[in-house]
Amino acid sequence: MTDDLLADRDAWLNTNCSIASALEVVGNRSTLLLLREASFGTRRFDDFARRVGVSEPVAAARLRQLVADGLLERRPYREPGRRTRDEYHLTPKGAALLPVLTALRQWGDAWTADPAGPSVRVEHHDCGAVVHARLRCAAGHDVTPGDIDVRPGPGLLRADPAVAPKTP
Amino acid sequence: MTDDLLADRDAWLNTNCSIASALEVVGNRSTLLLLREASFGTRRFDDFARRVGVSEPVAAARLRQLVADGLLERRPYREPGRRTRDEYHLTPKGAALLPVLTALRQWGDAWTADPAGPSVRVEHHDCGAVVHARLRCAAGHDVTPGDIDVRPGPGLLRADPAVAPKTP
DNA sequence: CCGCTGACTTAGGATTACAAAAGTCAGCTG
DNA sequence: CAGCTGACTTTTGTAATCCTAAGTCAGCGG
Repeated sequence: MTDDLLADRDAWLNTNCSIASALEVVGNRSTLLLLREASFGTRRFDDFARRVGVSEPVAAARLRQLVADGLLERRPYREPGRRTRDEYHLTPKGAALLPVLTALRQWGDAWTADPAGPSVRVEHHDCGAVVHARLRCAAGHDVTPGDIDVRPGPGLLRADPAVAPKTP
Repeated sequence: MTDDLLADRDAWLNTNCSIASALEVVGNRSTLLLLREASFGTRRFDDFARRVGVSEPVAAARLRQLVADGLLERRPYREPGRRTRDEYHLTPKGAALLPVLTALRQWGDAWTADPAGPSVRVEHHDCGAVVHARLRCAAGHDVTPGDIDVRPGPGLLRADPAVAPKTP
């Protein structure tokens, strides 16, 4: 898919990789599963722990980190006859991970074949059709994995500054 | 985004979640970074280790697991005057993760703000426009994170079999 | 057949992730 | 103001993950 473009790939420093920095935040199993639950509408501590299948200490630590990272926010709520508590809501930053979760689910459905079919169906609210993550270019074309070129971007740090892409 | 639909979310067993099973395969940092490199065209052992920034034992273990899981395959190659060796190529199953990597990169670009901008630009080969991961429904509509309904799917295992979705 | 090289493996140790079980704590109810 | 409850925290212990440093090993070139 990409060959000679990457001949000097070693000159690109990986310290500035967006995938790596995204994985700093969501790069472990329980974090992504907690976000799955949040996107499904789960909001309370013990629901998160039980539905994700994780112990309470882990749920507490991960939720705290997700709040610190700005993917979830705590909001007070009050059930009648109960004390005030906080629930966890997705922020825009957290909701923006939905394409990642969707792409993962789609891949799991397609390749980790469970003969019974997917256990969850995500629908477009307006029309009821199934939602997928798709690759598309800014010109509006559908893109397949083989149709891609990778090039240095503006934020690239190069081992050799002389050949860095123009930064006006 | 989804409320009453999920009132009985606890009746859904999570043992059959596609996201969880996808994360069994790619749910750690180094695996996804190795796949990033593979999608950028890296094929040789020490290039993987160096570019991902991971030690040799870890690279060996992860690459072996990726081959066992069918995301990479080994192919013999021979440089003139050198012995035959194997390189690692993406299989269709591995290449199918490109939407996941793209969605992650896009999120990292948008939210883990590096003021210099993204370090990599992924272009559509045919037209040069930037490639994004987008949510779209089967009817062709663009979908935003707020436009989504989650429903039980055909493969759902329920705590109460009486209310399981029809499985003909 | 000796040495070089790329691709690993082995050994040892640090760090992180996780579970189970028990304890804490705030504040509403009675 | 005692008890209950949801939401944690603490403790203890195990397993996974990762690092560095030092081997091993196959086979081609000399």
